[in-house]
Amino acid sequence: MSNNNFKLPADLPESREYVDQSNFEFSEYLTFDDWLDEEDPTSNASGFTHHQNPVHHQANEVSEFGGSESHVEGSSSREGGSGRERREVKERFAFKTISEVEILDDGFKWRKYGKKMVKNSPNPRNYYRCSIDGCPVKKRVERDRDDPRYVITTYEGVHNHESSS
DNA sequence: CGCGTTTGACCCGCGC
DNA sequence: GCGCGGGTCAAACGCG
Repeated sequence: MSNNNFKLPADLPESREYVDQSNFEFSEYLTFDDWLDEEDPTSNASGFTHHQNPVHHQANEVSEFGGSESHVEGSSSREGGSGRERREVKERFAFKTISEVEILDDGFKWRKYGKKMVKNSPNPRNYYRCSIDGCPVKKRVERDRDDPRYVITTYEGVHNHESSS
């Protein structure tokens, strides 16, 4: 790992310049809503028209939505089994980039906590989490089914600590 | 020795 | 009510 020369900033989307000057051929940001339309109900067969929306356009504008709803979770104690903590998503940000590796080092330490295969796609989805204690930040990396050379990185939450790098 | 990674199983939410 | 999908956690192993 870490054999990549990519250097992404903490959570500032404006840092796209970093990516741009990197080995990437092209980089762009897109919101969840944009590529969310490709979601299929149940039956994906029947000629899926996924991605009818050309995300290749210059979607440089970053829109961090989500709303800061810091809902207090009343996790009194560790109930064994039922009653898992229900946490609301604070911020979600995803951007697509062309890169050989999907592990882009943004200056933070990420620990892989799961891998899942995406249906309708031979590409697996990797789930990463911040190794820093108290960091609720999660990262999801997935390859574009349309263009395997494209890597979609989705960041969820905000860092609780200062970027170490 | 520490921790990051890996794979499988389990759980939850929702759809039908 | 059950099934499907997606997501998460856990244990073990390997590597640094």
